[in-house]
Amino acid sequence: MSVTIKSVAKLAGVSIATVSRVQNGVGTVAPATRKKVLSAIQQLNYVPNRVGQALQGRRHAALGIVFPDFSGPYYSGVMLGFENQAVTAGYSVLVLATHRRPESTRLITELSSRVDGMVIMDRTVENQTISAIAKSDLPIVLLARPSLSDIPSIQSENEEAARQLMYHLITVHGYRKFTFLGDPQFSFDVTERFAVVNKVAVEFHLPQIKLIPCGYRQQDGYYATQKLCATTLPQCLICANDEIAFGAYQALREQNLHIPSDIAVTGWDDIPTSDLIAPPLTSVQQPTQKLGDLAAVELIQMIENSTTRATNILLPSALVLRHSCGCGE
Amino acid sequence: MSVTIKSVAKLAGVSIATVSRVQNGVGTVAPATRKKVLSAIQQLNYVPNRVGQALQGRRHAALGIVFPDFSGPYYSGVMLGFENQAVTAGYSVLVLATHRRPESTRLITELSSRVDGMVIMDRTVENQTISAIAKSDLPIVLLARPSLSDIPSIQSENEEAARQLMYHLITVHGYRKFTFLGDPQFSFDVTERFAVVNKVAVEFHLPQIKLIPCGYRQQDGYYATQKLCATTLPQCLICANDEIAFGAYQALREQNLHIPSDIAVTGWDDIPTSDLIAPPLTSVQQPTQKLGDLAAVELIQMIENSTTRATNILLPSALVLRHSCGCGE
DNA sequence: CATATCGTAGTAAACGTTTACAGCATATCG
DNA sequence: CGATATGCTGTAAACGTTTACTACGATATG
Repeated sequence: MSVTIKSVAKLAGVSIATVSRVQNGVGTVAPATRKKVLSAIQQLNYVPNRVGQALQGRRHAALGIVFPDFSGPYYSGVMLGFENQAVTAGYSVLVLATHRRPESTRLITELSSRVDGMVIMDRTVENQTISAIAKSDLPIVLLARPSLSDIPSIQSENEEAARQLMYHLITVHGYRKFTFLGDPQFSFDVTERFAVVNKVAVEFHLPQIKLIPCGYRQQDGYYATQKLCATTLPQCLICANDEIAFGAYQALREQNLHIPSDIAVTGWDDIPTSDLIAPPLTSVQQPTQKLGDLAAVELIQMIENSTTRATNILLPSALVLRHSCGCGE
Repeated sequence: MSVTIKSVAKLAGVSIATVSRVQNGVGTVAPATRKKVLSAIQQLNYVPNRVGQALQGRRHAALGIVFPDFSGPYYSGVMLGFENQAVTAGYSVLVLATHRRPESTRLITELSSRVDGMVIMDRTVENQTISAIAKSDLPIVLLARPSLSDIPSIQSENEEAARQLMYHLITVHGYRKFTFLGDPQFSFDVTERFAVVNKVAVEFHLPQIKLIPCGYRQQDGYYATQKLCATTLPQCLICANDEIAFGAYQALREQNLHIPSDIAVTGWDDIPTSDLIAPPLTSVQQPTQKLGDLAAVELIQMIENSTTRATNILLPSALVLRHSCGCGE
């Protein structure tokens, strides 16, 4: 069987309380006893059972992170940053992807009973559920999701970047007919981006921007673009993320359409391969890893100092001009 | 405070045992009582505390997965498949990336006390540690790692694929001078690939294959290729994964070297963007998502049927010929 | 009518920890 | 030397569950 505090106590010839004291370095224990216990711990390779500790009310030493999904470089970037910070600070990581599952609420509630705090990303669950969990005093950080009452949030900047992108496309390249690929319902970020894109179009008296709702993976962009090709093409395709843009590349290439001379394409996220594809993709750089990183730091801060700083952090994005928008060719 | 089985019992006017019985649908409880309890559960929004359940020895309802690292499409593919299967079967997912940390052993041992089973990937931890955990009767599945005593393993096929790749490069394109980019020490898969590549070189009496050890991210491939460019170039660059190959593309482009006429390049993994970059990358397709998927299924099988099938699954890989090796241009 | 059986529900122990409290030596001090 | 303080360690309760066991009343059976 597994080695518990009892086995150690037995081997060392002391009570379990003494073992616990040695293990945690609290209380007073005679040097000779300490030595005996330490040797027993070493000998048996004892590691305290986290479940026991957690139940006792101390801490789970675990952080949760809730994703809407888990494909693509954006999420794995966030994950990477989060996991790294968490483990460095001594926490395990529990991950949950909701995939729009109907039982998401239950899953998240359950998750909340096995962590010391959690990060909730984007459109994974309703405000109501979040409030309920927050009310039970579990530290929560919102990621890529607008702040809710006094729960801190971390988001990347969208408005300014979307505005810059549109100004560039309109004033530098003179495009007037746009199509937007992506589903504003899918994420708060995309909602914001689409809203700003529309607003700028109105400012410039452009024709209404056509929206083709599609998922956020390469193949979704591929199919959506195929569909688009059956109609009259816009001058520029604004994709909600780089992967959709990649799918668009595929579909356009099959139609022998040249980017950007036949149609311009832009992405969002600036994932690592975006400057390697042909032509290099104009995109908006987001600090994905930094997002996860900061979320973890903020959460740990809340847990360990039990301070709610109610911060709303907005991480800057940066427009990255390459060739797919019509630049530099 | 949080709602426990006690609160429910109190509200329903019964003992906690009865609540537990209703909740789990075991034992006999009168219809009228059941109704009272169910109503109380609903009213309070009671969800059993997993920690309590776990401590009681029932189950954690959680699966662990240990990665060496967590960047790139390969790992997130595995993760995606694993998480999906796990959650569908009612398990939470705990993830740990070891990053060659020295405390990895402790972290994994600790992880093992909070899950019902775990998947251990590649070079994350020593055999000794794995054996120790397996001895405590925790179900384990090895992934991208050779089988160990009677612990089941899931790997993707390397030998046959590597042989096919080499035969193609030698007999079709006539290359004789190769350089291998990647670190065989880093992963079992890469070790195998490099070994076979060497073996084939010997069979064909080719000059010894030069190895440039490098990490597995795009930037690692970039720097390694820069270094390579300072020496005499081989005819073909075999990269341990696609991301390294992407980095090589970058570096070669900066030197104004054309792929494949100046130098051929091959990758491994066939990540989604590999047929989008210019020129499309010749690679070896691996069923990443399927790997994670199967690992979860196998693990859950072991947990729920407590059967050790000692299977060693080998998933087929497929050579994908595109232009970067010299084909089709 | 006495007894066995059965349905129902409560009591208490167990899981692995931590920690308040008590108790017992030993040392310190008057 | 007696009283008190101090250092050390053990006992037991608590955390939230599940479940073996027990108990009780009602019903069935002889």
